[in-house]
Amino acid sequence: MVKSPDRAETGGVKKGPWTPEEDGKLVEYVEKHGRGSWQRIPKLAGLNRCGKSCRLRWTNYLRPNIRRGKFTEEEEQLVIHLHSMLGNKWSSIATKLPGRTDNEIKNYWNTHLRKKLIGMGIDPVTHRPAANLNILTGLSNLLSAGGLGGTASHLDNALKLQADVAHLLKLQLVQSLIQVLTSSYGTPNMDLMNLFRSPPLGNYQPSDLLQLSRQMEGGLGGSLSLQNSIPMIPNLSILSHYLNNVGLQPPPERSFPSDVAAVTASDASRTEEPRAEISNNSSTSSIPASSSTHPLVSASSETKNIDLVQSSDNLYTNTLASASFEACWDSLMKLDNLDSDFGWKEVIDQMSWPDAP
DNA sequence: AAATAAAACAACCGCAGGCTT
DNA sequence: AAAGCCTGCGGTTGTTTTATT
Repeated sequence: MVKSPDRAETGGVKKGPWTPEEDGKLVEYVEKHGRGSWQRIPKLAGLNRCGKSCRLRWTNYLRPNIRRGKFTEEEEQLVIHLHSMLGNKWSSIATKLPGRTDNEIKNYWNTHLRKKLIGMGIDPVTHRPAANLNILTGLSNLLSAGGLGGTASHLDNALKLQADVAHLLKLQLVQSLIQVLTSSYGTPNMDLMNLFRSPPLGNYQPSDLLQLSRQMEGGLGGSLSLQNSIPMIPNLSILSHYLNNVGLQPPPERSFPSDVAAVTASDASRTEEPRAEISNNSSTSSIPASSSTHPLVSASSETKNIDLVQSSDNLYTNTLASASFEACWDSLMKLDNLDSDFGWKEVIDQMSWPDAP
């Protein structure tokens, strides 16, 4: 590969913010002569800039039909949605947002959306609920240090451990439900969101939440299974480890309900196919088969199952075969019997909620 | 009001790959 | 086929603005 001569050019050329005069010169030249070669434009336009800088300035700020200003709620949702499928392919994302440049979208992501997702407990890279690894690390240290040998202090540790694990899983479960509510189908289902965040819910029992999740599945035409969409599974193996250590049975291995098994089986057969295509109203773009790291909850309904299960994440697919959403619930129920000090209301209160429109 | 920190924005840099000679 | 040119992309850095103390 041959290096660009840009570096040599930068000797003596101006850097930094563009002045209105420079903008004027560039606009005038491009409007009069067209773009042509960016390498020659600075000289021809009378600018002491490198061609690269001119191209960037034109592409991101000066060309016609640039849309500046705050992103709308719809644009935000679309960026999140597309990023969940494409990753940091800013130019590809930009093609779906007329008037927005890849640079602007990238900056907006890094300064706003990334933090927003983190605040919602969602990993902005994987678009999955972020596991609280600090807690798990602490639990692991506790286990290794204490050995759980049967003394009174070890028993105390074990009980505390159960409460921590239960609380962690509850938080993740609620976060996951919120994620489904807010990002799974392009636009948030705010009716459900409002229902979910309404004050009485804080007094609900876990079974009520499970019922809610089932209603959502039904309401969404059965195309979404929470055990597929909520990435709690890897944590379940961790849970099993801790349950064993504290003397409880890990979640039972059980077969999937028929609909889930069907989805899993059909998806498994598709693992060699190229990834799904994004359909966004008028245009369609292919996603390279090599795009590997974004199995996402926020995929469109047509592509969701493919994205979720087709992930090359072996841990995810392997554990999918041995655990389920309801199995996790079973474990939580066991823990809940012991976890009288930290109820669901506290979990709900601790959640960070996305703003309603 | 001044100093400092944090956030937001704009631009630069290096690399990869397509195109031309 | 190889070398050079050019463009586009994504990550990073620098600057400016805003908020906080």
